[in-house]
Amino acid sequence: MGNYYKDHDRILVALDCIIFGFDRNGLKLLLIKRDFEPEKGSWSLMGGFLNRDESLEDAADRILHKLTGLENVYLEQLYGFGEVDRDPVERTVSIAYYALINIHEHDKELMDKYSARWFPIDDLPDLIFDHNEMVEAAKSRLRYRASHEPVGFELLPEKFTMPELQILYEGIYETELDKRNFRRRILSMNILTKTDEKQKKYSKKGAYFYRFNEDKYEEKVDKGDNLTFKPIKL
Amino acid sequence: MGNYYKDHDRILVALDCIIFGFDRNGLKLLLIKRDFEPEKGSWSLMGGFLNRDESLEDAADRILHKLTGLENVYLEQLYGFGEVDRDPVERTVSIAYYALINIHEHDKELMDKYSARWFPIDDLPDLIFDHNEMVEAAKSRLRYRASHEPVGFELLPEKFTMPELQILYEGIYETELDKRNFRRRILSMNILTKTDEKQKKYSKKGAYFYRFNEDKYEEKVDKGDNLTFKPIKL
DNA sequence: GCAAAAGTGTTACGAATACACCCATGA
DNA sequence: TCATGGGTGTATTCGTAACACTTTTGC
Repeated sequence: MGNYYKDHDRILVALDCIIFGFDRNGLKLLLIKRDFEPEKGSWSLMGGFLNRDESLEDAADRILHKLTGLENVYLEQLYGFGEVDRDPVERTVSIAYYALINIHEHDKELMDKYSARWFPIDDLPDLIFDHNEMVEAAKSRLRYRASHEPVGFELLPEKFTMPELQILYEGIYETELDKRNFRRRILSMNILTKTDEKQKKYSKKGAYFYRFNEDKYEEKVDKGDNLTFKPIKL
Repeated sequence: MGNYYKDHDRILVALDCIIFGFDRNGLKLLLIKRDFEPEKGSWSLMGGFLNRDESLEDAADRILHKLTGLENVYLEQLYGFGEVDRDPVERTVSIAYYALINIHEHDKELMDKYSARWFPIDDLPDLIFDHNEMVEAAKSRLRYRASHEPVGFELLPEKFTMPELQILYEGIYETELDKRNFRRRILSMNILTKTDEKQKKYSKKGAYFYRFNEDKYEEKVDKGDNLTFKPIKL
């Protein structure tokens, strides 16, 4: 059966990236304005096609790099989208990846080149094809991740305050949290280091900066400690 | 940019199915013996290629049907595997799906046709390509599903006993459970109906048969009730 | 009457929740 | 001095875990 492989269709494999970022106002998504048909001018996820000589992972990295200039970013495969008519031009299977990046670190020039813009997660424009569905899947995956490991730190600057961290989790879970309970639970994980600097941008009193302690974190993971963070109701 | 699509590689898209079944001895996996090169004679997951005119989901259904004769089976996409050299013959991206089937219901003739066999989940042979990896991913996904919804019922006959259900969960979580706690937690979900028949195959006393109550289950899902079942340590 | 599996209840502990006031500072 | 956001502690509830004996019946 040497021709077992022969008689089958070769198909375009695309990759689309759901790119999460975070700033003081909450969780955001990076979208681009398509400059080619079909749907030229519509908002869309950043995407591209898989080359024969690269892995899915590498292709996703490449595409993310193309838009943000960033490397070594938290990137996780989300789901394969494969409805027959999802792309009106040609049959395409798209593997969606989602990324978490620090909103202040990416390349501004590339943003212009692709007419890219950050949108608040709860105020997104309508997207092309099945990209809305991809975004929903990514939001729910992010919630899942965040409730199983302290994943949100990829989205934050190196030093961050408790109020900032709380805003991030509130964005991820789309709910409000009680700050006393939030602090207690986060701090009880023992994976943060308090600095003695204060962030004074947003209040007169100022909020202490914390730093994610990767050593402690690895240690806990090795020990099999529970680092989950389930959402708390207000 | 009308040729945006033109200059890209078309690639073989495969689907591989991780098929879980269950009997009194625990959780099992359905594997086939490849009758074509490469790796003829090795154990493998059931797979096939995506046709241009079918969705990923439809293709996975088709391939599962081909081996088991079953339709309307619980089938969920798992992950896209896309290392460049994962298939030595030609560049192939494989989307893995996992299925839960009732071990007593499938077509025996087809089993012979494909030299298929059930293997206990904790005693699997070495598989071709990246199929071992796929199985590991499926096991962990199954654990996740089982801890979020009462998914295991797809694997059981219509009527089943508490000891059987417990064996199933023990297989999924690869751990032993305390039967008192197990019964209490399962029954407190209120989605089972006790019959007055008894299964007397495995003990003199006999164990009551239960039935999964889909109406009650739907009702609870609609109400947003918590139906999670986290593993309990012994 | 005994072996083998089915069935049952109570207590103890720890995690999650609810909740309200003081602190530091710049304007 | 006051307005604004940052920071803290306690009591209660509820879910989870630990644990051992009785019941049924075929042989």
